[in-house]
Amino acid sequence: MTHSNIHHPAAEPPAFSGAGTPSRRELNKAATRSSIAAAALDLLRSQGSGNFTVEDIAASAGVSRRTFFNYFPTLEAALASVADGFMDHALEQFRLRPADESILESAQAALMALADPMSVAPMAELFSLTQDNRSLARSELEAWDHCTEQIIDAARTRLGSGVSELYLHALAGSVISCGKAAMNVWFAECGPDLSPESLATLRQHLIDAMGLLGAGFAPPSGPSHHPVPTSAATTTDRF
Amino acid sequence: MTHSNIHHPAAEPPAFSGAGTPSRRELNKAATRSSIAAAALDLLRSQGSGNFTVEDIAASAGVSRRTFFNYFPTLEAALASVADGFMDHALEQFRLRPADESILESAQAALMALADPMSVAPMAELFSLTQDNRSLARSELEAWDHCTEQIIDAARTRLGSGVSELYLHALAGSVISCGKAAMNVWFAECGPDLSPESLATLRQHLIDAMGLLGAGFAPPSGPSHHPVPTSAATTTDRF
DNA sequence: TGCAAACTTGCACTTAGTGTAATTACGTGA
DNA sequence: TCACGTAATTACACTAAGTGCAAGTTTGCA
Repeated sequence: MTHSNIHHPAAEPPAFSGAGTPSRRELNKAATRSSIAAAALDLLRSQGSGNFTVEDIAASAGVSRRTFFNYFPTLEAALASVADGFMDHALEQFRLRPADESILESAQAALMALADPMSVAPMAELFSLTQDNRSLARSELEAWDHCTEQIIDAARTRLGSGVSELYLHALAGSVISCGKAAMNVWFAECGPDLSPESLATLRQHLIDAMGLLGAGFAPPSGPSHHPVPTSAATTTDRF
Repeated sequence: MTHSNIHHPAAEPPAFSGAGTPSRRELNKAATRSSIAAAALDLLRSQGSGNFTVEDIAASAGVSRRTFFNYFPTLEAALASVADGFMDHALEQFRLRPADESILESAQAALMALADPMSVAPMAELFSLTQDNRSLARSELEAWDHCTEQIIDAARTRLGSGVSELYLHALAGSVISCGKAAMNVWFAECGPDLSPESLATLRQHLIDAMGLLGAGFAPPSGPSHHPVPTSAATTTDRF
């Protein structure tokens, strides 16, 4: 998500945070930012959601309360930055796909790249830690929504401006919904388990969900629960 | 959404708020509740989002600040109750559909029922008033999400517990996404305009979105902008 | 080295949200 | 219609979120 409304610190000069010149100042800011986020995540782990304050985070990150708010608009935002990283990564993958590929295929490929331990781990943890907290869940929804918008933009660019906005919005929204569905179902089944088998399940769910979408959710003839353990056959054909 | 965690007022005795005995007390509560919501909406209209406080709402509704919080957990929730009403209505329509109809068809029919002035008006207004406000937008996302969950439940009931959870989640999520897409695009095109033509556009968008979904978003061969004004032909076939 | 801009901090202030206990209004049974 | 119990409203006090402002400190650059 990369919250663009940092107050004092986010100066205008470097404006584009592209890979130009990561000046000393920018490095410091990035370090501070991630140390705050890390502190927040630590506290979430150790205290449980809702049992610590912004002041705690700031103290634990070695900055003042005020500085915390210079970097993140809310406590949730600090935690959401984890999810943001996850989704930014996915978006990046998406944009890297060849332009002549179908959106659905690109999306599947992009989501696929996320089903490796390094990427999902923080997200999965956030998921589990977040479950019982209302406003954290909200932030997560926001992250998905932001992601949808990015996909709309990317798809519009790719398909040219001739496509209807409705098509773009509906498609992007559905794709994201399916990604979300896959993750939710996966998490419900496997919890925070990151074993290879668990990740294989996640991957399979992502594939299946995109398959369903590409097939217009035809008949509920789908696998009657987990696909029979002989997985990996139920899928990719079509679209 | 029908927030179920009202603090003091929501007593246990009547428990099920079904159409049993709307006792005097319950009527009073309902009245208070909606007068608070109305006051909130009025202030949103007159002051613009972010320019009034809970205290203002309470004063304007003739209750104490504390009573406000007895009815709604946050300021946003008071406004969201409008969206909740809208969506509850949609859900109700959905559940009324014959059980042997496809989910997509039911969803379309249910959404259809909302494209009449009485139902959309408040929602459309909320939409326009809400546009620039971060936390109100969040509440709206939450409302959609809640709606998704309801659809999952309804669909699970309808399709029997044999269907995979992934199917249910992906389908429900996509349906809602398409509904959301239709409303967003409609609003972007027509603003808070509630004229018959505008509503016809909304209806058409809902139909089109569901059509796209049922067709697996086949090729971007869709209408290249508003469907040519000879609308109402681009659609419903398929699924 | 020295200066300007960027970053951090402390402080003061408004508002959100919650617990609690006192007060008032309502519904019921006699 | 009166009194009694319960549900709803309110006042009050308190914690924590979030923001503006005016210092201070650090960093980049000449």
